[in-house]
This record gives sequence, C-alpha cells and structure tokens, in this order.
Amino acid sequence: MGRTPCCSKVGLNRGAWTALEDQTLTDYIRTHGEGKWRKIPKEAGLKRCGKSCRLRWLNYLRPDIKRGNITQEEEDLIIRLHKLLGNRWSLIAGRIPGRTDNEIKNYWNTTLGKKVNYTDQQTKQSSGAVNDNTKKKRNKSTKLPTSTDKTQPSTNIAVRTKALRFNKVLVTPHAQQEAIFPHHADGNHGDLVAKKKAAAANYYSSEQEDTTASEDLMLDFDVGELLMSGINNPDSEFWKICHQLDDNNEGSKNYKWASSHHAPLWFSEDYKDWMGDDDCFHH
DNA sequence: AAGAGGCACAACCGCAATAAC
DNA sequence: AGTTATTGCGGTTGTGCCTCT
Repeated sequence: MGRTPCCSKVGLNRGAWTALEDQTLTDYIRTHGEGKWRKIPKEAGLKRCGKSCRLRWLNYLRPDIKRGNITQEEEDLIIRLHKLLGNRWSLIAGRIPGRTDNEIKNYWNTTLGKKVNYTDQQTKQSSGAVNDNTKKKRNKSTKLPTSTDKTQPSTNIAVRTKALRFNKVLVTPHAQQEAIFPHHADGNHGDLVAKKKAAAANYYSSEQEDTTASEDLMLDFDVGELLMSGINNPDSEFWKICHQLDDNNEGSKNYKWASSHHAPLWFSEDYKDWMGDDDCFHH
C-alpha cells in the first residue's frame, strides 16, 4: 500500500515562484509560523503544494539566509565536512550559518567538486556507500560522480549517506571515554563535553562495580556537536580513529563506525549486539 | 548578431523516517 | 500495533543566463 501523494498536482502552479507568491508565503509564515506545510497553501491562498512551500521558504525566503558568494572559509569548511560526512548536505549546512543544504549541494556539484581531487576516489565512495536500493530510476548522466557510481573501490572515511538515526550516546565503563568525549580544541563545546564526561564518570564511580551491558548509561547528547568536536581537532582521539578506518569502513579494533543524520556512534566490542545483520546499528 | 553549449541555481521527485491517529 | 499523514533529505531536472564561436 503506497502513500498518497503529498498533494494533488491538478491546478497547482509549478516552476519559478513569482514575487507575489513569495510575499504571500512570507506574510503567512510571519503571522502563523513555520510548520503544517500542507495547510499553508490552502490557508494562504497559494496554488502550490505544501512541499513546494516548505522548500521555497527554507531555501530562499527564510530571513536568516545568507546571500552572496561562498567565502573562502566557508569553502574550506565545506570541503572538510564533505570529506568526513559525504553528501549529507543538511548536516553540512547545519554547520555553516545562513547557508542551505540545497545551496551547498549546488555549490559542490557545480564548483567545489571540480576543485577537489577526485582521483583519490574519496568523494565517489562517500556518496555511494549505502542506499543501493534508492535513486535508481533516473538515468541522467551527471557531471560528477554520484551514488550510482559503483565502479570505484571505497577508500575514504566518509560515513554512509543514509543510515540509522541516533540521538543518544551509550557510555560504558569499557569504552574509551576520550574517544566518546573527545577533547575540543576551540572550546565551543567544552562545557557540554565536560558535563557529559563528568556525568559518566560520576555514574560509574558511584554506582558501578561490575558493570554489565544491562546497566548502561544512556545520555542525551547532541552527537552532531560531538562529531564536530572531532572534525575540528586533528589531535583528538575521534580524529585519529576516523583516520584508522580501513577501506571497508570497518573501523579499528575497538570501535565501529556508524552513521546517522546526527552523528556517528562509537562503542566498544562489548556492544556488538547492537549491530544488525548488515553491519548497521539498530536502536 | 545569433546560435550552441555550458554553467549555476531554483525547483521538483521519490524515498525514508517520524508523527499522529 | 498497524496504517496513514507529514516532514525532511539527497538526487535529479529544468531553465535562464553567460560565454564562446
């Protein structure tokens, strides 16, 4: 049983948005706020589907969007993030204020991708490590390697483009705490990291003598922040482990490499049971 | 000057994850 | 617990503009 389409296409406008449509959408969202995208066209009197409204707002009309050329610093950051994250544009965009995932994706596909050395095959693999069952219908040639390019061996550390989603970090007494809570060089996340480390240390020192898997501590954690803390610090354990990953993304001896929309999850050999049949993790 | 081709970017599509019922 | 609706994501396409010949 398939889903119903997000909207009936009959009678709806398509293509470029007019200034009037932009103004109507902007006015509506300023009054009522974001969300409930499907209701917006009807209530605002727009002949667009909700999906289209959402895209227009997020990619173009939002007031916090930065206009103008990508700066050299932004470009460097995009390259670094892409090297680690692959084509996870929303995650990359989340680290570049004022830039949208669509903008970064376009910039990569039209400009940056050419600058980056594809002969090292990093980016080819980064976008194609997973999701073999998707994006298979269209067959248009593209300027740059895409997820459909399976001809190259995988050699980089970039995570799978789509994987399971985590928003918690499992902290165990056996895990290498410094790997889970890597030192952060610029201090932006220092407080958070320190709190989490302290919480974990306190938990185990006060309550755990012979800790078993059933007594794990689950901490809410913005693992996106965790990820970035490692990206920015080549001296971090996180960074080192990233670069220990072998060609199959198997990870080093004591850690496995997972991915999600939020961040990777590190865990010790004691928690192999979390792994699924396909070497992915499950909740 | 005009046509061809390339480029850049906005918009669309299909899918997966999640929320709501 | 199962189904449906909604949201968000990444890949792809369409099109207008620019450059080259």
